[in-house]
Amino acid sequence: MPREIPKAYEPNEVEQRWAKAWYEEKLFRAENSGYGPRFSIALPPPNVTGSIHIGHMLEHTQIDMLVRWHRMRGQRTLWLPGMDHAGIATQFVVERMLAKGGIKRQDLGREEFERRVWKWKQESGGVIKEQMIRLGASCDWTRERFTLEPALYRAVLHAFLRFYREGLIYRGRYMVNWCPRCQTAISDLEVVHHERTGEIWNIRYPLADSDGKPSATEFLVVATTRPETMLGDTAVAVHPDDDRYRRFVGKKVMLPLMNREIPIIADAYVDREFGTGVVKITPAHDPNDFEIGKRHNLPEIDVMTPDGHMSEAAGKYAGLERFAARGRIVADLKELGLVESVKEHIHAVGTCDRCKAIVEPRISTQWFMKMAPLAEPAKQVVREGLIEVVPDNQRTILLNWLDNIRDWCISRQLWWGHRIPIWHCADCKEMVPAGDSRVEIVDGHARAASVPTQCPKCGGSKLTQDSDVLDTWFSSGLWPFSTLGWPDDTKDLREFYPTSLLISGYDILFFWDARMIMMGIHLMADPNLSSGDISTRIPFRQLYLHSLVRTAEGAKMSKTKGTGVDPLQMTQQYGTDALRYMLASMAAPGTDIILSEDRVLSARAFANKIWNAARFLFLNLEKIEGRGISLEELAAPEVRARAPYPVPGEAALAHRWMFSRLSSVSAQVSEALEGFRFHEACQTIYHFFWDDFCDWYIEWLKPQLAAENRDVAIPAWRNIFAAFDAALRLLHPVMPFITEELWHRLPQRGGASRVAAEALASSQLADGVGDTATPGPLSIALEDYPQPNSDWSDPAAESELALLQEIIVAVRNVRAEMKIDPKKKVPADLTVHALTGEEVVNSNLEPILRLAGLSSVNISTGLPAPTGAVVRSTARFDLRIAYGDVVDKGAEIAKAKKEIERLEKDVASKEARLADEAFRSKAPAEVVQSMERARVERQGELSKLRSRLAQLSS
RNA sequence: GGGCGGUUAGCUCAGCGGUUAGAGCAUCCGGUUUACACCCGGAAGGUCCAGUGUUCAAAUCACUGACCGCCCACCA
Repeated sequence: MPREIPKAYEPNEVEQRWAKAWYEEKLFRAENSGYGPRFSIALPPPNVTGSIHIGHMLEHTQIDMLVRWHRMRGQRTLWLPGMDHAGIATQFVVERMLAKGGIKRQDLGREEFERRVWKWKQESGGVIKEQMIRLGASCDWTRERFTLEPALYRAVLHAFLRFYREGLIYRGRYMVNWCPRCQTAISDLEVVHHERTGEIWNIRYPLADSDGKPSATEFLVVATTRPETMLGDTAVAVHPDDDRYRRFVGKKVMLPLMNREIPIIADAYVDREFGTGVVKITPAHDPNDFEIGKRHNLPEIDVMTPDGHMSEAAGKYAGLERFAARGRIVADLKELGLVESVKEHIHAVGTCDRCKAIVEPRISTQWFMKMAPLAEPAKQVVREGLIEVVPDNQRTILLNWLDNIRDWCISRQLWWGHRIPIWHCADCKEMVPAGDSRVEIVDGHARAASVPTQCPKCGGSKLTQDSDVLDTWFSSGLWPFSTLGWPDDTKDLREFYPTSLLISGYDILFFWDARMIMMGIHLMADPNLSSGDISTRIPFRQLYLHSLVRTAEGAKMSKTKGTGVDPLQMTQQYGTDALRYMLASMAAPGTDIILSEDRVLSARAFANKIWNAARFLFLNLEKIEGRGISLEELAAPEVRARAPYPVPGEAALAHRWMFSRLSSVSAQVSEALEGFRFHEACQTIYHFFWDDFCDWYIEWLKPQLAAENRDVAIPAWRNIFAAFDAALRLLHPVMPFITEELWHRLPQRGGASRVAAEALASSQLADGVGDTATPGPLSIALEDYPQPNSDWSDPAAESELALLQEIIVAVRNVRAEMKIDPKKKVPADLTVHALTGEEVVNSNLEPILRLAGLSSVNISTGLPAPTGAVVRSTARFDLRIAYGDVVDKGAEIAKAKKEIERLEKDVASKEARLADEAFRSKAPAEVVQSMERARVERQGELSKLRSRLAQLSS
């Protein structure tokens, strides 16, 4: 075991080494985990061509903490990783790349373009995986999946065909959201609304007389924010009960610029209060108008092209870009004197989630999925708690969305994705689905194998496959079971479905989480695969929605805006463990995270603290080894397992206290993790390690560890190693690298540890300890997580040590205030009121003197405080330290007065409460009692302080 | 237009019905105690956004308002 350890923890080398080892040894295969209850979780698949951003890191840290924790508790644990082909996002990236070379995808044709995307995927698709490995994600990489791989394509086919057969997937001509830039339909969810200040124009539509001539004097004034769509108007509408306009209904207006007569219709949709109460109706360019058009049988005139230009139907405006056309049209209307007014108008503009272009409502033929029938059982499982949603308010949001669910447009006019397995008959337009869900591999990629060759309706043989692909989220919706082998009845599916938990950001609750629930419940209702019981069909039993990482302004982190943070770079700078700790410690459920440099620095300092605690142990060990006591004797796994060891007499208290703390900290951490309170788990461990273990336990024990008396030294060493080992295990889920590294420096099964062997091999400092044989995977990640232990729990020890800590702190406080030379030891006079206090003080005199910097403690019986001393009184003890001529009497008086004031207020308020009959009768007895006790204590402190003040002032 | 979340120490955030409201960082004072200056010891710092109510008891629950942020929504 090399004892030469760097003073400051340098994470990079350590982390890379372990990340590589964990991956290469397949340490996190489910098969390497225990045989306890299973715990399974599917990774929200990142975009295959993306790279890790801080949001991923937060998500992966939280998942990894829970996965490691469950694994260490002996559960059969699977974290299944994989990537999403992210249709539109990936295609967008590749198109942008091609554009640099002046190439459009249409120039290449579908097959060649797909080939290029695959190539791009091959080249850059591994980045995320490498990064995840580097960041310590304990996934089972042997089960990695990709949404576009053959097995998952098959799952998609299977699901599609089944929904299609059941009539849940249909095709039709409806108004959809169209992105003119991506040139595809997108779903409602992919439209992001932004408030913008635009203009609203009031435009005069002249009435048409019986000859079809526009009236020069009579107009109906319509309001519009989108003048360019007026070219496609096929009516104007008023409210049927609107007296102002009743007489016009059934007449016609002359559509300006187009000189087309259009009818004036009455429809209750019109809001009489808004604008003039007259609405232009453009069925081809507005969803409401589309509905009205259907009701009144109006023609639909599409005046735009798919790429956002004006179409032939726009007459002389044909060919103009849509917003250029708007300007031209307004100008022309002004010239004709038909613009009555223009006003500023704030309205929400829909933009494409992916490319930010303004979305155009457009009529087109698309594929849809009926959602209402799927939403019902989803609501049921959420409402009944079969899927527990955390935080709870997200449950309401989810249920609300399910209540108002609308059909889902699942087809995309893209080339990168799962192609719709429907063939169209050229002769009779019949739609023929693939025969079954089998796939064949062509050119390395999967496609439907069961291709129809003859139209079952007309016998025609000219069948062409639908050119659309499916929305990426369709395959994502199958993720929890498609990745486990569905539609086959596999061992993994049986063992790990339903998964235990889904952790995702709340930003994709509707996109993904809700759809998995709906699709899972529906598709798993297969007699071969489930009992039919809905609780066995849900995709996950718990749904935890994590926070989002935001910028100081509250916006989402964004690479394009330059507000993104590269986690890999931060990792280099501070260490992965530090970054993980920082993220976890800020991850209180339900609140978003704003990164702060301070918190990373403090996390890095924490890692360093852990490192240095280990350095202390190993450096000091040499001394005891010099006396012929081996590390194996002190810290072998079987030795650690039997801790705590009794330490004779006086030295025992700190050990009893430490193990008692370990037990309660274990309980607290487990409880916190159980409730996804990562921040609480972190804080608990932090304080345990830094304050309890380092500041008190190590400091307390230093003489014991150096003792010549083997009967003291050996058990003290054994205990501290055992406690340190337990602390490492407690810390491991959040800080996997440093804990793995240090744990391997302790003796492990097989007589040695890998790090020792490896370090030996590469180190000139090797001193020849240990051998290199390591049977089986050996990692702290596969060890037991510390559990609460009733044998360790020792409230008396905790209370006694707390008393001593208070005394020591009080002395330090006095010393600091009196500005006593830190090296100078002074005598103190102490009165202890606690029951066994005196005894406790006497039997721990050495650490008290040492840690408080005292030369002696004189235990007295509460005589009046001698003059010429500084006094500190609490309910449990009075402390007096004599001063020479150094003390600032004025400051002492001021301090005493302030304290008296505070206590008086406190006592007064307590007395008032206790005098209140309502309080005494209604509050629980224990509350009243503790109030009573506190009052007495405070009262005692107060009177002591008062006499102290009198003394000082005399 | 609906819904959700936030407002607590100089900063970033915990606490969410019961003793004297906490942490990290920053600040101030003091320290080369050979594990750690990414450290050690000590201190100071808060009408818990405002108001009203519920309660024996409110930072914590309810209502109202202000400001900040997010999500959803077809009013031209």
